[in-house]
Amino acid sequence: MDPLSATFAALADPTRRAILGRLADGEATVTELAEPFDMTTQAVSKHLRVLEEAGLITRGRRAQWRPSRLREDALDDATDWLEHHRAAFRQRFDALDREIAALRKDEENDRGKH
Amino acid sequence: MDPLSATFAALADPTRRAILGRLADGEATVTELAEPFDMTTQAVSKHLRVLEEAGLITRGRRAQWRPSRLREDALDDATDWLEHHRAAFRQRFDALDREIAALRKDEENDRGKH
DNA sequence: GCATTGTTCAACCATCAGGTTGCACAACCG
DNA sequence: CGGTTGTGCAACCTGATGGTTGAACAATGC
Repeated sequence: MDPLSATFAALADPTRRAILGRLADGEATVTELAEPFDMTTQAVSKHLRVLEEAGLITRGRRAQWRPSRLREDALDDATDWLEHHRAAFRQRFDALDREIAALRKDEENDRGKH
Repeated sequence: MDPLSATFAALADPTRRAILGRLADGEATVTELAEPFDMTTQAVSKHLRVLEEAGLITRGRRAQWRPSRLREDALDDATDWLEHHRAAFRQRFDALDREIAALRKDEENDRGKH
C-alpha cells in the first residue's frame, strides 16, 4: 500500500486516533495504552503495528516493555495532501462564485437594453 | 461509522483521492470519472457512494447522468483534526527538546563543580 | 529455579472493502 | 416503437480488518 493510503487508513479508526492522542503526552507501553479501552492488549498491540507500519510511531525496547512514541514527522504528508487539496477545492468554488456573479451582471445588462 | 473515520477511510484509497482531484476541475459524470481507470463504471460508482456517504461529494441528477461535485466543506473536519494534532505533537517534541537542553545544562554545571 | 509480567505470535471468526459479472431501469435517439 | 447509453443494484469472490483465545517467549522478582 502506498504511504499516503496507509496513513489515512491508520487514521480511519477511533481507537488508533485515541492512541495517537495519548502518545502526544509522552511515550507509553502497550498495557498503559490498552487501559482505557474495553479490549485485550493483543488487540491494542495489533493497532500499534498498524500505526508503526504507517510510519506514525516508533517502538523502543526496554526490558520486557515496548514503549511507543510518536514520530516527529508523522502527520506531515497527510497534512500536506489535505491542505493542498483543500486549497484547490476552495479555488474551484471561488471560480464558481465569479461565474455566477458574471451571469448576474449579464442579466442586468440584458434588462438594461429593453 | 463516525464521520471523521468515514472521511479518513474514504481518503485511504488512491482511486478515490484521484477522483477528488479530478472533481476540483468541476463536476463530472460516472463514465467521465471512470475513464482514466482500468476499472468498470460500477466499481467507480461504488467509490462515489463511499465519497458521498463520507460527505465529501454530492450527486446531482440530470436526465440519465448523475454528475458528482465536491462539497465545499468536504475536507474541513479532517484538516482540523490533523492540524490540531500535528500542533500538539510538535509541542510534545519541543518539550522534549527543552528537557534535553536542561539535562545538558545540568551536566555542564556538574562538570563546573569539579 | 520458578512464578509473574509484558508482549508478541498463531489460529480462528465475523465483517468489510474493492473488485467482478449480470441484470434492471430510465432517458435519449433513430 | 426499439436500440443504445448511463447508472445503480444484487450476488459473488478474494483479501484485509478488528476482534478473540491460547500459547510462546523474554525479563523481572522472590
